[in-house]
Amino acid sequence: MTSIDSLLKEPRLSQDVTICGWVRTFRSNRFIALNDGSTLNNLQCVVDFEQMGEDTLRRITTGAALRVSGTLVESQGRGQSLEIQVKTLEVLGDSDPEKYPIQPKKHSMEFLREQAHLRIRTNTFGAVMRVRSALAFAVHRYFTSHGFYYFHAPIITGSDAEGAGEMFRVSTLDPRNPPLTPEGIIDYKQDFFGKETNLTVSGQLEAEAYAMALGKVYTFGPTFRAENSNTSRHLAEFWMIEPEMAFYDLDANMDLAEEFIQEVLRYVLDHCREDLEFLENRLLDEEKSKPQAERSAMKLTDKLRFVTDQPFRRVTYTEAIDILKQSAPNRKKKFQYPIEGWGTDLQSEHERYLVEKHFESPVILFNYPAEIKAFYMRLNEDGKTVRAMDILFPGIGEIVGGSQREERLEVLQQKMQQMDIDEKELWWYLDLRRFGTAVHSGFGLGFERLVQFTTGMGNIRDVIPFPRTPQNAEF
RNA sequence: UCCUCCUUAGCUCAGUUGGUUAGAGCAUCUGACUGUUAAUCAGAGGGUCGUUGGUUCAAGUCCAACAGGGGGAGCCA
Repeated sequence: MTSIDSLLKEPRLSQDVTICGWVRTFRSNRFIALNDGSTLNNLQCVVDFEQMGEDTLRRITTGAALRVSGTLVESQGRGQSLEIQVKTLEVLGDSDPEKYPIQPKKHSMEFLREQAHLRIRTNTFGAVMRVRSALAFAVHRYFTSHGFYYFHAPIITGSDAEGAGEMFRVSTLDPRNPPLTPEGIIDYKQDFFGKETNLTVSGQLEAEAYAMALGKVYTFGPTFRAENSNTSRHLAEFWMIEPEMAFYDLDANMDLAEEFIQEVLRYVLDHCREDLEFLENRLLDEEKSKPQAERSAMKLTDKLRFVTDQPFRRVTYTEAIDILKQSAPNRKKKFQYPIEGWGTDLQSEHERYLVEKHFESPVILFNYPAEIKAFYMRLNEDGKTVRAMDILFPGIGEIVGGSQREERLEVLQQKMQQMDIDEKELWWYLDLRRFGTAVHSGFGLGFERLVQFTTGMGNIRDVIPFPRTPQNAEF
């Protein structure tokens, strides 16, 4: 048995081959478009309907699984270069055309989301998931070739001090009748771990420990947020890439993030040409039905090259506020949230203006006010800002959030006190500052947001195999 | 969680100022045709108009609540 991908790449003309796959369409009682998932391309299998039994012909329906053997020849028709002249054909699995939901026609993304177990058999989702796989490989390739070690952060965590959002509780207690303390609170001492535990919202704190021993490390694993977020860019379960580097300051951190993103995008541009081309045309089709004003100026692969071929714009928070203050939409009071002054977080509309209108480029914002950022970010000499950085991308907003970490024990303790974080919970995290502390930095990159940007998919639920969102954990 | 829009055949959608028998394309079935490319041609079957309640002589159409979904916002990756 051979994959269609390898047959098309190295065609062995006039030889007998065997392939297995699923029927996309069956035309004229003669032409089977067979797809095996190895590539976007179907291979046309031509059957002689006068020789083939009527019973078999009837069973060649959209969605059926087939094993086909025959001679690989140059196609006699237009539209494809190769085809198989079928000698034997076996229906491995029937597909009742009356009931099979995926038809050879356009389906809405919403409908396919409800058929997540079958949607992979469409061109769009096949392309997206192959690109996703290639991106994941490129991530590992980049880090291993740049001296990073892959380490596995725990999925179950005992600290809820990370402050990255609502968490999912992990417990083996009977939810209907939990043991109570004399005070009437749930007694987690009797729970499996003897304390309250949750699914991780970030592997960063653990990654810091590993960076302070192995030098450069990264995690790439599932992350869980129990936020009631209903947007096209949020999931309750998503995959996050978190590198952490000893002896890196914020500038080195930003350099790394930029080079990393550019290199993984270059990898898919080089290795997923057909899938990207398909996704690009899909977007162009979609845009035809939109009003002119909403159409995107750049094609998908142009957008990717735009990111890989030029440096990201780096701007401090303070500079960004000045730009926004003087911007036309702010002066004309077009912003829903006018720029009040220094110190508040930027709204989506502000980030979008900077990225899509002002700079027309990916933007790295850094040196944010300390009050709006997490406790572990390193305080600058001005005492007001921290060495934080966010990378903003057109269309999807924040794709990276990172910082240089506070390495000074006293400063960190003071910050934790201010933000009411229990030192006892994070004793081990403080130990890292007690024993051989050093400047170090890292960031988190939302993998699905990267896949979204790369494939041009509008909704994050369409770039992860089985999306988990509020009120939805089907499959 | 808030704002807003949507829910009509298996799928995508049309359905007029409320009016009597709810339509189209694709898919399916029957037949014809056979080098097709979302094949073509002829015919057929297929509907609790999201659910519940209300207004009205009359509701797919108007109102309310609920459910599901989309888009935007917040939270963030």
